[in-house]
Amino acid sequence: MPELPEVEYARQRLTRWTTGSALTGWDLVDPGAFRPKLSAHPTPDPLAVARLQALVGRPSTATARHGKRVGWSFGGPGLLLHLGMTGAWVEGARPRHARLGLRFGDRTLWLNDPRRMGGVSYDDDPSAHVGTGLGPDALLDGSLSQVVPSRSPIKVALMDQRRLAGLGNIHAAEALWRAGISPRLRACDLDEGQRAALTQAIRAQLTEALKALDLETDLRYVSDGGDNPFAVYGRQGQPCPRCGAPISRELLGGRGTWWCPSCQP
DNA sequence: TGAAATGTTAACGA
DNA sequence: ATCGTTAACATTTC
Repeated sequence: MPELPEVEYARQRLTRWTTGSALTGWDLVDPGAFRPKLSAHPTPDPLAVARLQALVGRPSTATARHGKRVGWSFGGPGLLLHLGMTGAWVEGARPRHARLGLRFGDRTLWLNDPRRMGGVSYDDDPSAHVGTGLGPDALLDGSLSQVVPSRSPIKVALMDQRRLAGLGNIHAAEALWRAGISPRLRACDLDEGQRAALTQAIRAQLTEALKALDLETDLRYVSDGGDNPFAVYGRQGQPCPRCGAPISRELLGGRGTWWCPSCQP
């Protein structure tokens, strides 16, 4: 679910809820949520209890985000967080799919994650390591320098977190629609004008999506709240908002891909 | 019932 | 080394 905007929103909420407060307890409901490394699979970390206990009593001091990953520092050491496909951090009563609870006095933050692909790992310096192995952050940097040499379809290259960190299936498709570029075009075949248009489109897409996630609301995902808010994502057969031609769908890199064949030739 | 789902990674074959 | 595909992970929803 979460792409860069949702992760940034989660980071801001965690920061607001906890900065300056000491961790006072924890509840590892699902051991698979605490992993030795921030891998995609729920492999339990045998040291989880010791790691969590070592953070108890330490204050939450800083958070940092790079792509879809968050580093959370407790005066030096701390955690790396990933929301996977369905994760969200919520405050208050224990939610239905609680995987990990972190208590700060009378307030408990929960990782709620039905599909269990999200998780956390211990790190001795999360602020320094949050970007390890990732390409430039799509919002804070936005450089396509590692994307454009790829011979893969542009959408696949945009979603490769080692080339550019933060875009997922939705916002990659939406940014390409904004830029008028076919998701099938090989990244290395983009011309100068297309690169510039895409850079701008990514910035606009992410900025607007983030704006939709008001910190006072409890949306958690851009798509929460009913109607599909996107131009092409999930709209096979419906008219393109720009030119009226029907939206197409096909698999690209194993993922559902929607685009307008008329204005993204 | 089957398919698909906003993420990541490993394993193959070309 | 790189690219494409397929599968796997786990669960819910349409």
